[in-house]
Amino acid sequence: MQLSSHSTAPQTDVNHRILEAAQRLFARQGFEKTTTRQLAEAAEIAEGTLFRHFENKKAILVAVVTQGWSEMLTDLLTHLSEMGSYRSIAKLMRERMLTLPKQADLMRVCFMEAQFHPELRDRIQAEIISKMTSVVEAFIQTGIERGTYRDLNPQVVARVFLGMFMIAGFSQDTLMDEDPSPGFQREMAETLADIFLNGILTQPAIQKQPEI
Amino acid sequence: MQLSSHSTAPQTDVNHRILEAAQRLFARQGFEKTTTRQLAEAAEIAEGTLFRHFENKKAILVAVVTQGWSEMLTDLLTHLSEMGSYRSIAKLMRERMLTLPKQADLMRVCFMEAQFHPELRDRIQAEIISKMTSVVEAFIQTGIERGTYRDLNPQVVARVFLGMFMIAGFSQDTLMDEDPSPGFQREMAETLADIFLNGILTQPAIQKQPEI
Amino acid sequence: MQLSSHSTAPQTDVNHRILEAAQRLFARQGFEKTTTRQLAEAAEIAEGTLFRHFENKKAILVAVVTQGWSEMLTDLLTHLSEMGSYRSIAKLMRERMLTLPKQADLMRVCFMEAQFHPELRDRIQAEIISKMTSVVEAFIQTGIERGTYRDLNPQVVARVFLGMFMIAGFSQDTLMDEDPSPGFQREMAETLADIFLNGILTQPAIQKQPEI
Amino acid sequence: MQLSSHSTAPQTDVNHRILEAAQRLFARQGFEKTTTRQLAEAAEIAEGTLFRHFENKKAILVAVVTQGWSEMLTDLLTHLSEMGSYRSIAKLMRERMLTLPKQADLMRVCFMEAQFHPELRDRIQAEIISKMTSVVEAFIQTGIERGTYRDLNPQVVARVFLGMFMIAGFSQDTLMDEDPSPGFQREMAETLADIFLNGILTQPAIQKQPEI
DNA sequence: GATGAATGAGTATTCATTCAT
DNA sequence: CATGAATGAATACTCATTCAT
Repeated sequence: MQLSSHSTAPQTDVNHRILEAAQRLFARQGFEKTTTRQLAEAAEIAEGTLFRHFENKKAILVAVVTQGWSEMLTDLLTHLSEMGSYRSIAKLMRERMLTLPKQADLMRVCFMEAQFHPELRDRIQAEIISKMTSVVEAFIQTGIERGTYRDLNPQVVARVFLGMFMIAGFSQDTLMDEDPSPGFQREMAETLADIFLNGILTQPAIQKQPEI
Repeated sequence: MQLSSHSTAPQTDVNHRILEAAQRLFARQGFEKTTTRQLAEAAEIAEGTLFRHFENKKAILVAVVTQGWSEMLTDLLTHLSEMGSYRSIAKLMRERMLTLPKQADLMRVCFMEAQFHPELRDRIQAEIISKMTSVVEAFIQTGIERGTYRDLNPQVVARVFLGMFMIAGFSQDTLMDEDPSPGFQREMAETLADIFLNGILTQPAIQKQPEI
Repeated sequence: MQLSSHSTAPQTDVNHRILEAAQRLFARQGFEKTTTRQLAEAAEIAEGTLFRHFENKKAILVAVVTQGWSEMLTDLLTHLSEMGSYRSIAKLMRERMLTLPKQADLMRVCFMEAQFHPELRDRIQAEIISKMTSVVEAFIQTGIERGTYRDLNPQVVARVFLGMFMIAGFSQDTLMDEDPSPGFQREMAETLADIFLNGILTQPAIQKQPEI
Repeated sequence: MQLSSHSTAPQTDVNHRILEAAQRLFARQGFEKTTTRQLAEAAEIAEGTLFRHFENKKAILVAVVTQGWSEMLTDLLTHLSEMGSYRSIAKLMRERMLTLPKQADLMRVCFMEAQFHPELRDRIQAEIISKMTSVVEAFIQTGIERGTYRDLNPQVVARVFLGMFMIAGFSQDTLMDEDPSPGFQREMAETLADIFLNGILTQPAIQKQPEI
């Protein structure tokens, strides 16, 4: 590990620095308005070096986005598989939503640019969204079969579930009038989860946050 | 009408053609990637003419977005005020969501670009979002007071309500794996409305679409 | 006169207003940086009207400049012919230099733009400068013959004489460090005239301003 | 020299080529009418390269002008300090004026553009003109104290002195009717110097060019 | 492999000029 | 004749990409 780092680490390191810089800058200013010069400066490398690591600017975008989604996918799967009760899905949502701001940057990049870069969108949909939805779909399906969830189309519910995270993500900067205080942010996440859970349960848990 | 169009029509007409072209192009390719040359071609005018009608490229964006949102706001207020029962809010959502694709272009433009143009975001939030949320908020508040809706924070619920439209809007091109068939689209809208309604009602209407 | 003014006066009036505006604007901002829109606004006419009175923008420049020089030429000739003593040439210079600021705008336009518009320069030189120099030349020549002026080449002295006005004209905005107070301005004009006179007289009038 | 040029020369070289091209083109066509494309072509570089070396087109102007004036200032100071007799100032003028055509381009650029670019004018006045005038002023002052020069305001005389160079510079293309033969040019310089000297001396040296 | 100077196609914007009204 | 909306060529400047060192 330490020995091999001589040759591989710098490689990986530079790559990593580029992606980190890119995620930050793309989120802040959008893909088009971020220049390769800025990217290079932020990653503390020369402008030309960018093109030794990525074929072109768009390749950096693709890398940033797919990498980020992969993390989200893994994260979601891990937590979903660890979940005991089907009624605790609200808890999962609440937690994920509150850790979301870290990834909100990425989501924004993703939704923004996916619109305009077909190959990026296709890739995200093929590699990530479809996997996510099918995992969530299976989860919902089981809940329905057990009689915990109402008899809705699991495909659709899965998408609504994922959509909820979008709301949470975007609500910060677009849906809010200026002041997204942490308290309000938290309440938003909780209510969102609560409405969703009550919306799909056969025997609603009326009160907010009924389970830990 | 036809006679008086002599003097006023050209002005208005060109303005209108520019905005229409802009909405289409911005939605398709984003603001940055849309060139003024394309804009002019699409509006069938000379490039220079753009700048007789709008000071800037960005002024076109602002015009497109605020005009579009205004229409949405009016539309929402009209339908909300016409609504008889508080349980029919799902119906409103379904209908609005299905007529949404027409305005989906606009929404996309809006959410995309608002991120990067503070003055645009401020304007949207001040003129539109805050009005929308406060109207919806009042509506929810009344529902809660009448005991129809659960005792949730109306501010938050209003935002969730508006967020639902976002999901519907974006689900088409981002959340879907390729095939947003009209049938699926419709089911998405219905389920979204259904989950939301059941999520907030005190006495859930369990079955989907219980009222026309 | 009054009757005919119906048709001719407006013509002349508009023409005059254009030239006045042009002189002011060209002097202030230069020819290139003055737009036809500004010209039209300043003359209080429509932009298109400019081109009914002048074939193009440069024609306005040519008109401004030749008209202005003509006035200067006339002015110079009048005063030169009225001059009694050859020793009072300094008086002429002083007076002309002090009334110069009015025409400084024009001079600036002239010297600036003549550089870059050969046809303008040729015209000025043919119609104005050569006339001016030959008139002054004759005057100097006579002074020399009478023994009042030193035996210098009258051609050259004439040009030096005219050049002195340039110094006076430009000294205001270019040769001065910020503060061309009227007092200093006046002293400049007087000293300039004084040095010139003493420089060409056979029997110098040593003291400054020896004659009224 | 040849070896070390590897790393430093290109930088300096390109910069130098740009300034040289700029001086030539600005003088010939003026600042506004010179396009960056022309500038690049004349300097034999790509248009974009201009902007790696200068922030703006105007920055090129400023560089051209200040560099040129600095050379003139140095030149003047050198010769002034080397001067033995106060009566030989005419000699200095004659010499400087005849080597002037080389710098006439620059002077023209300078006087033209200083009119319209306040920051340029301020810079020239602060860094160059005021230094020049104060040096010349001191020289004149001494001449007056020694009784060689007449008792005139040294500040003003200094400006007249510098203005004389302007006449010489501009006389070539503006004050002359077409034919500035070298002979005439030389006579102009000599007469100018002669008139100035006789104009300020207490005991005039009547004949032209009385000292070497 | 890393660098960063050079590139030149591409951008938003301006403006003299035209021409239908 | 006057108007001013429309024009489109031309402009300064940007930036992803290349390549000699």
